Amino acid sequence: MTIRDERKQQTRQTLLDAALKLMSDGRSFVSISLREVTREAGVVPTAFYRHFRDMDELGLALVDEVCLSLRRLLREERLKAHGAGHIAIHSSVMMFLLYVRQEARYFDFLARERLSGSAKIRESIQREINHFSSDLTADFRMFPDMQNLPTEDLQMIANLVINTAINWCGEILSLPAEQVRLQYELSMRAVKQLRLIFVGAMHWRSDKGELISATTPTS
Amino acid sequence: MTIRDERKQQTRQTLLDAALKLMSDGRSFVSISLREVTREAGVVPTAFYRHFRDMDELGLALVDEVCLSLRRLLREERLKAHGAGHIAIHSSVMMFLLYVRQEARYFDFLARERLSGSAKIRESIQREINHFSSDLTADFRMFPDMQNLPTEDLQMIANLVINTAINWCGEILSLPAEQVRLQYELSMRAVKQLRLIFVGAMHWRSDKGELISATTPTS
DNA sequence: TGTACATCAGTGAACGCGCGTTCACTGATGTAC
DNA sequence: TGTACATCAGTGAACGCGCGTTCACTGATGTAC
Repeated sequence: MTIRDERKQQTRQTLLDAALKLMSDGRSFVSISLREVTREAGVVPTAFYRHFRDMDELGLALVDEVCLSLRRLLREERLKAHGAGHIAIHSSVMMFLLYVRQEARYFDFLARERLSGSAKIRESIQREINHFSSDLTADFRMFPDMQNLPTEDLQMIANLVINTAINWCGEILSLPAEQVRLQYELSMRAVKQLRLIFVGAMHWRSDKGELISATTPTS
Repeated sequence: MTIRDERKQQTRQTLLDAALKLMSDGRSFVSISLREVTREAGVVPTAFYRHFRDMDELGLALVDEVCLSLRRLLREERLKAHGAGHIAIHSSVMMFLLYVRQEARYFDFLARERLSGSAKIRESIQREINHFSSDLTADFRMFPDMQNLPTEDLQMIANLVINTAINWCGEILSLPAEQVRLQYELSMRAVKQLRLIFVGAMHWRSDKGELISATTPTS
């Protein structure tokens, strides 16, 4: 790695950070121009092309960067859970939401571009989410209450958990930073939601009845 | 209502439809220009200003239009459920997802702009979602198994159900129209997810334990 | 009912602006001897 | 180690383009008498 290579990597990182910064007050990636990014990064517009073919390529690089750090975090948590032999729902959810707020720019980007980015970016994010989903499905095999369920059901539950977590991200990031009270309430609600899903999973049988009756209690 | 007013309303609707059409192949609202909309609608750019102050105002009008039709659908379903005294989960979910695919442009818009639109549009959509959430919370009071839960928990469950439904929308709309098999599988998974949530709700107690043990069954 | 004027939805030309991209360039860093 | 050339990250001028918005306009529809 020569000095020149190092400096090039620095500039590249500056461009990525500049794009995230421009998005941090609610703008979507597609609304940000190449010239804005270079202006924010302090280089001339044409320097952009030394690093990325176009804005789409920068977007994909952002997905990679953001997901890399997220994968690292989740792997650590998973190892912790395997070691302890259980999932501490409360602390896991709190840790996750704290991390989300700490890396708000990253999650803002993911949550926003997951549905509204270019086709390539959407696919790239969806691929990462599917990966997380597979990992979680595998983790479920640890739980005696769940390990006898068909894989299809485990996947269904993993999908529910991950989508729910993504929704927390969207909601907590839309709260103003100073509204600590609201953030706390949302966190408490998130803990309850995950607990409720696990309660459902513990009592889940594939042949569950169809109706939620309003007149005859089923419990 | 004069002839002139009628024609004006027609043009206004043409503009709204043009915007939705331009978004129907995955583009986000913010990436669509005023001139594109008028071009698609077959009027001159300056005619736009007879109907909307700017694109943001058109976006808010789209939210209103889309949510109005959705509210109508959900009200009918709610009356049906009240009449029958129960929620038929399977048919409710299938009906909902069929409607989502039928009105794909509308839901594409909502799902995409919910997180990535301008601040005003995001707030407007969130307000509608909160409204749906309140309605659902009220509906839960019908169920004997749930009516003794604190309001806070009912809200937590309603939030979970609605966010989950929103995720179905995002996922089913990202499937190609000809992939009927995948759409069916997603629908089946959706039915299971809603059932699982209700199973969790039936067994829900506010003082649920903390750990999902990997070694000691809790059921 | 017929006429004379008012309204106003839509037109068409024009503007200044930021955009993405091209090109030839500069000068610090890297490399071969 | 010192020198002479090669590389290439970043520069700066220039381009054509679509954009949002302004303005004065036209002519069909509405209204008052």
